[in-house]
Order: sequence, then structure tokens, then C-alpha cells
Amino acid sequence: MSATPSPDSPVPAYLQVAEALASRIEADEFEFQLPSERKLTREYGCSYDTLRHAIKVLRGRELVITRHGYGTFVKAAVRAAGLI
Amino acid sequence: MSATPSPDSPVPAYLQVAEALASRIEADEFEFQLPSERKLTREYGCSYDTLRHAIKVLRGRELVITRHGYGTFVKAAVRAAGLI
DNA sequence: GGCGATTTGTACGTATGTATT
DNA sequence: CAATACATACGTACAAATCGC
Repeated sequence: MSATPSPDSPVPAYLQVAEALASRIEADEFEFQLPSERKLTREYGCSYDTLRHAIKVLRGRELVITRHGYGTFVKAAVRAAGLI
Repeated sequence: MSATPSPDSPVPAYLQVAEALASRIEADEFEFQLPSERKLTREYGCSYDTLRHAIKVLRGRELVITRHGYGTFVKAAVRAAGLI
């Protein structure tokens, strides 16, 4: 898990990371809150730019919700908790 | 015109640039195609990141259309020309 | 209400890849 | 093939927001 995106793939790194995170979300690995952006960049060995781009994709798919100064959360879990 | 965004403003630089470009578009200054991203960064004295963020805002407002490897265009003009 | 720790947001500049003409 | 232009990727620094104490 958390494999560094392959630069040889025709798929952009930010999409590879997005897919990897989406799988982990579907597998309920994070339960509620995702690790911090900085921590995820270290896990995936990618740049901050790439990681944020990936999370933006996840937001577009409505898989996560991000709150400035707080964190990024699994949307389904937030909904299940009745917080939205 | 093309003033460097003020760092003292509470408005983020990318929004200041977006507003400036929107005004120029409304004033029909570009007619059809916007200057290249690199040229605009020099005009506005901002970073590539800031300028691309600004153009992304304009795309969200449907003021412009961007085509990879070709350029960024005034959407109304493209429409008027019957190209979309 | 302020303080400090944590986290996301913005801004910077550069290099390389991909698409179009 | 060459020139031009947008897209992706990189790493860093500082600002802004949130929360618990």
C-alpha cells in the first residue's frame, strides 16, 4: 500500500494517488479522517502539489470533505455520523 | 492595467488576477485569444501557480476555454464565431 | 479570550511531459 | 521536425483556520 506512483505509467501521478486513496477509502481503512496532507506526501513519496491534486479529485467525486485548518474526512462516514 | 496583485490585500493574489483578467475580457481587450500563461505571469508579476489558479477561476465562470497545447480563449468570442 | 499545536490554503519558481499547429 | 502552449510534477515557505487547553 501507499506505493509511489509510477512515472512510467501513462496515468498521471495525481490520478494514480487518487485511485490508491479511493481504494483505501472504499476499504474503510481511514474510518473517519484521512492522514494529513504532509503525511500522505511522505507515504506516497510524491510532491505536495501532486497529493493536493489527488485529493481535489476525491472531493470532485464526493468521496471526501476538506475543512481548512482541520482535516480531510471520509464523506460517507461524516454523513453516517449525522454531521452533514 | 496588469498591476501586480497586492500582498497586503485580504483578497488572494489568484483572485485579484482573476478579477483583473475578467475585467479585461469584459472590456473585449483580448478579442479572441488570451496571451500565453507565461506571458501573463510576466505581465502580472505573479507565479505560474497563481496565474493558472486565476485562469481556472475564469474557466469555472465560463469566461474562457482552455485547450491543451493551443491556448486560452474568450468563450463568448468562440461561441460568436460558431466554433462551439 | 489568548496560546500553541496541528492542518489546510496560498504563493513562489523551475523542470519536464504532452498536445497542437 | 520545430515552435508554441498548456499540463503535470517537484519542493519550500509562510499565511490562515481550527481546536483544545
